[in-house]
Amino acid sequence: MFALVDCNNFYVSCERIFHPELEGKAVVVLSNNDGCVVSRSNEAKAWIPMGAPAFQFEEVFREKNIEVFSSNYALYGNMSNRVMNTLLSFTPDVEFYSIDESFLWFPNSDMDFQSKGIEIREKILKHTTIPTCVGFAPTKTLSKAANLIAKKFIDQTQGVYVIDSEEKRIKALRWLKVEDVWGIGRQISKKLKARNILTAYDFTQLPDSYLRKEFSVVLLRLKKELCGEPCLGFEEEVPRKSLATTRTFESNLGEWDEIKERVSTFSSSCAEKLRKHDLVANAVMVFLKTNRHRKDQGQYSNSIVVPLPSPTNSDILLSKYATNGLRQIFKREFLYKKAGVIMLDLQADENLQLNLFRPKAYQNEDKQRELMSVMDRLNRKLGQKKVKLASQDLRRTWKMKQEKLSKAYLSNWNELLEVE
DNA sequence: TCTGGGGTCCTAGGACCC
DNA sequence: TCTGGGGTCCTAGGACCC
Repeated sequence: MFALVDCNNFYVSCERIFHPELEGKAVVVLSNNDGCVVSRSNEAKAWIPMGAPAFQFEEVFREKNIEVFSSNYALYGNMSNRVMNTLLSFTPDVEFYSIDESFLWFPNSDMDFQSKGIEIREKILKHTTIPTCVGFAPTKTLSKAANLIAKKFIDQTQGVYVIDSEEKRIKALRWLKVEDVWGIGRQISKKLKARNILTAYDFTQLPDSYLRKEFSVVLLRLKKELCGEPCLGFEEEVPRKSLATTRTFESNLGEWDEIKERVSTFSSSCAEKLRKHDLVANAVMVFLKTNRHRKDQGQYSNSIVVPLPSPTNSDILLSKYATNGLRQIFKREFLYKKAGVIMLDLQADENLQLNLFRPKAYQNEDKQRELMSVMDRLNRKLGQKKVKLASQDLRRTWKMKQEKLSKAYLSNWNELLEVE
């Protein structure tokens, strides 16, 4: 059996840890730049839709007395680790699926899963105060559905639901709307609903050949998963394939110098992440876009992949190749709202294959390595990215909008909780 | 005026090979 | 007038997830 353990309203729950007075009150957490609502307490769900642009709902926040926070990823990441560590005390087979949910794998199928689920919930609550829900089922997709049921009917289920019989499986599928199936998003549910496929059960009645022809092998697999035939296995930790730094700008940017500076900074940030994970990249992708919400302005969006002559994680080289790429897609006549740099084709630094014919930019590669490691040490010690490339904004005029940021209670000595 | 960021997987089509 | 068959690899774009 798989168990899916999912934290309830995770970011909001994290904020409540250090603001217990917000228990039972409406709370929301915003995305980067304080742009959209990305987490809502149950009380806030009545007033605020998921993904709501914050600026459109300021009045509602005020009128309904809704507490608003900027995203505090240092806090959420730390709490996520604590939750995941608690899960490891139940089984070593834990797959960390996202910041707030994990799959657990139990090979023994004649356990009392209901009690096990309650035990898991209670232990996480005791260790972290984070409320969770647990869904058990023989496939991952069904465990997702079970989790949804546990959450929707939390009073009856005590936050745990087990699909362990044909009867319960059918009952769950008849209840589950097709758009709420894990793996069916907006486009596909629209197409399905147009054909009068409304529930997960309806979906499982479609013939294999039809799914294969009209959709893809992905949906065929999904059907099998919902029918109880596992197609998705327990995943050991897989090496990651890409890594990115992308941002929406606070205002529209048109100047080459400004955008070049952003791209250089994004490259630098990617390079740092690569070194942190002992990885090197074989290619970098750069993209930029205009503001798609401004219909009155000209629209343009483009990206380019720049292959690297030899894999690297040096700020200097990555910034150089990324800005070279940018130069090829930048057009003067537009105003830009977003740009990003993506590291592609990653590999472990220790497996590095050197290039016999290294280009000029790589000639002092060894020195660059030393330089980067000194830079990382200094920045770790001094904080706040004190040492940067000259191509970056040295006066640090760029700052994310984070007007409602809570403290880094768990990762900064200067921001520890004070108790009177 | 203000609208997030970071991932994965699959497919179709083009370029290439013999 | 008639112009093959069978492959691989790469990429862009689109779908999905949290």
